[in-house]
Amino acid sequence: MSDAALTGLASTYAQMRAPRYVQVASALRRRIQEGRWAIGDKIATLEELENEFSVARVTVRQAIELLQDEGLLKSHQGKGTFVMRTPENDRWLHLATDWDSLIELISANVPKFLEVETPKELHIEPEDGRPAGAYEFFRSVQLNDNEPYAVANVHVAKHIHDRNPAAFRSKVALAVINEMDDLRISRAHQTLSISAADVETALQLELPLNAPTAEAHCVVTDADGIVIYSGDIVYRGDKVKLNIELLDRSS
Amino acid sequence: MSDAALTGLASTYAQMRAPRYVQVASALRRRIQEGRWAIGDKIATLEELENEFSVARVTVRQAIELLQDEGLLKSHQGKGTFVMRTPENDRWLHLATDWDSLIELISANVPKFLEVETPKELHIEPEDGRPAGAYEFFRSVQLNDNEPYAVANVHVAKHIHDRNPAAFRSKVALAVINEMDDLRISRAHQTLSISAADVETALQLELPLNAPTAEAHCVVTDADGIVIYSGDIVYRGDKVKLNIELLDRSS
DNA sequence: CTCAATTTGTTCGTATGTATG
DNA sequence: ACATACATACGAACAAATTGA
Repeated sequence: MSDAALTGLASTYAQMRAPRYVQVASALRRRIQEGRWAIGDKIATLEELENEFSVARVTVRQAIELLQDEGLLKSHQGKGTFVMRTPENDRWLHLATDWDSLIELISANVPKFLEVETPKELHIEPEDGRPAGAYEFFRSVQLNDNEPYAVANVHVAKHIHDRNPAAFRSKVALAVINEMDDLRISRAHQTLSISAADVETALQLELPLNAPTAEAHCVVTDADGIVIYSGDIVYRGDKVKLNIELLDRSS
Repeated sequence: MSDAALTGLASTYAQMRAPRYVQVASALRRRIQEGRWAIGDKIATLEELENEFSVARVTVRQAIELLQDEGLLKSHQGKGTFVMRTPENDRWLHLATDWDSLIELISANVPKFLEVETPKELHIEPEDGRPAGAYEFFRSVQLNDNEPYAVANVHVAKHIHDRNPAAFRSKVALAVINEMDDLRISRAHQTLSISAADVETALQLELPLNAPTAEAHCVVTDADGIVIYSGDIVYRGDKVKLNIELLDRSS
């Protein structure tokens, strides 16, 4: 997938028009998450909210109903609306910034391979390396606790794949490659960008359409500069966190 | 695309229910971007599309109308619908993964400082360091070509700020700190996560509500382990790219 | 205890947008 | 182009529960 292809819906923010009440709900949800309204607090009144957001009373009520269904709020006639709990925020997936932690991260996972009718095309940027003669294509969903958190579209050079076809059908491709001791990897490079879930991705990751995603494009080249692996992995944005040590003189 | 499949997209994220024709437009847009339909190509017929997505003919037409307005498609009666161009994608903002490139990245920018009525609260995690006695708070918008691409909410330790208050009101705080030669920085750490624009952010970044964003939380500590800088920077998701060199044995 | 103010709950009518056939 | 159905959104009015003076 080319640089451009990673964008997904980036240029289509204009099309993200969600219903008003969903937008209001989203704003309120964030306030709860940020602690602006703590658990037990009474939130702003319907009247205040309809003024602030310039929407009708019923629309605010629809938004609050959504959050009541999520268990975040509870309204009491004559008293007000109160915060019950905060939206849980579980960014357990710490994206890797070096090879070893990447391998560690993915080795734990058992991918669920999908049937592919229309393989994605492979695009190789000149700066990434030279293409191998042929590639095998795989698509898989990564699960954690039976919850999908990423979909991977992967190309593996055929001559690498043929060394152990069975492994590539049961394990994560990068883990298989990493275990080929005689294989010299010269470079592994990853670019990360932020996008929104399209219809297909939304279904696979059980996300709403246009939910934020992280798209990683990973390229591995061998000692001769041949691209032996090219993977596009789309992660749920709400599960991902990246730690970057900018500077550390403490040691 | 069955009704059940589309309505079953509820999740912990904001419920970004989009109209059918927007969803179809999304799918088509991505196909163009991925090169499945190249410029000049005739795309699938209305009939093929209404079958594939299980929507009415008019709905497909609405989707195509959206893309015609974007200039991506052009329909000709009796001939078909053709690709005019691909959605442009400009991820010029390469997020930094080390201190020097971070400084280089931000030094070029002239922030536009905003009046702040309600400063964000400062949260310091124990592992980040110990709090200074007092902090100054700034909020600014980062512009590029008169287009806002990030908002920063920054706390600077008061004793640092007081060494050069004027500088902190005109330049990016980290750049000012970096220029204090006698100041010993022991650690600079950044965490990056993916989120969706709330009302305030959407207005400041000229984005629709719930557009994907990258949220960077950056903490700088001095030689004594005191947090002298804590910044939350929210970037437009569509402008951001992160390059990660996982492994490089090529040198 | 009563009254008034506050706040959420409910309903009506109307208009527009979305989606189907 | 038309008829139909449902979702979204508004404004306004009124009802019901709670609170405090």
